[in-house]
Amino acid sequence: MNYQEAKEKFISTWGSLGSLWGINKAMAQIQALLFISTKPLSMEDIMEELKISRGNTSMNLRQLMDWGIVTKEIIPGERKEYFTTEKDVEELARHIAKERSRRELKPVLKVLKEVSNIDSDQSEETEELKKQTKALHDLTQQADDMLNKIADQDLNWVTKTFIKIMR
Amino acid sequence: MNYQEAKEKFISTWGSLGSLWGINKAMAQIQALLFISTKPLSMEDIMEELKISRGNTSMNLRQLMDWGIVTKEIIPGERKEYFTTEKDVEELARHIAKERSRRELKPVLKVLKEVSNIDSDQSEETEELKKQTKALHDLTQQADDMLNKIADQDLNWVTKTFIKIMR
DNA sequence: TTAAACTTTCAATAATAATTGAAAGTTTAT
DNA sequence: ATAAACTTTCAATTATTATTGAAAGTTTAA
Repeated sequence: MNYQEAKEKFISTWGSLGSLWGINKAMAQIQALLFISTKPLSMEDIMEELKISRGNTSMNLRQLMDWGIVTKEIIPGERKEYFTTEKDVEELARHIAKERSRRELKPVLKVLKEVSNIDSDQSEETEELKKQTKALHDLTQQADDMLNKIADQDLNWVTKTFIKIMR
Repeated sequence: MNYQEAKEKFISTWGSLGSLWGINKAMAQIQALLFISTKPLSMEDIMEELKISRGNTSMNLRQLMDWGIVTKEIIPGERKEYFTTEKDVEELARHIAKERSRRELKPVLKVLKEVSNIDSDQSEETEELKKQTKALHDLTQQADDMLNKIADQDLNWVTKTFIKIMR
């Protein structure tokens, strides 16, 4: 396998994994491309490499920025915007863990709490609903705790950033 | 919120969370329905409750059985097949963790290993590809280890099952 | 062995999600 | 102020995935 083949295989595999876990393919592929790029890429670069449209590229780059894993890079003297992704896999994991907790798990926890706390009546059905959704709430809470543990692994982020800026 | 409302809210929310994480809605909803049911349900029951077709129900039940989280229950004297889901959330988590590791993470790990092990050449690009996919491999391996830790939490499964059978 | 009761399969259809591309919007240089 | 260079938006289109329903398949009872 040569460089080009390996690159394509990586990008396509990462895209498929994304789909499997509810992340759109283009988004995952853009991230993958930036992740192995040695320099920031422009929208043109990305469009050309992945053969996707301008609109698609623009929208998915925005989403990646919303997730906090891609940032704009201003290159002095250049009109175009350039993009880079977080290159540190641990930081990447932190951002993703944090966002999935916030967007997806938190709202579900809220519903599970509501449902498991409805008033008891005499019926067996209601008791089962309450009991089982309570158990699911606790499990989901555990999963959420785990994600947040990952997300907070780096409590010295401020310090680290400070050092980066200072040197 | 009364029983019926709570039930519907739970089933619909669980279905949406499923979609978000790459699990088809009907599959998640069938599991949710069984999860709060006080007794095994037939295909008719499920079709009626969720307002989905016979074919859809059949296919998704099969998938749930493949995942190991739903089982057929034979009720003596009944022609119909009845279904139950694993009621213990921890067992549920184990099955899901194990399957997602096996189906989704393992194949990706293989590709990441291949890609990160391509021959070095002089180029910076190749080195970056190797370095970054290696890092991603290690991270994915960590995630996979975590899933398997969950999956194997219950190393005394055999013992437990044995006890269940014996008593 | 037949037929009723039930389940599975799968081609057709529908629903959902991703993608395009061109018009509108923004920024920068002169 | 103007226009070139670039980005964003969004209605229309296309691709993907889920769902239906009826025919084929299977099991059971008599």
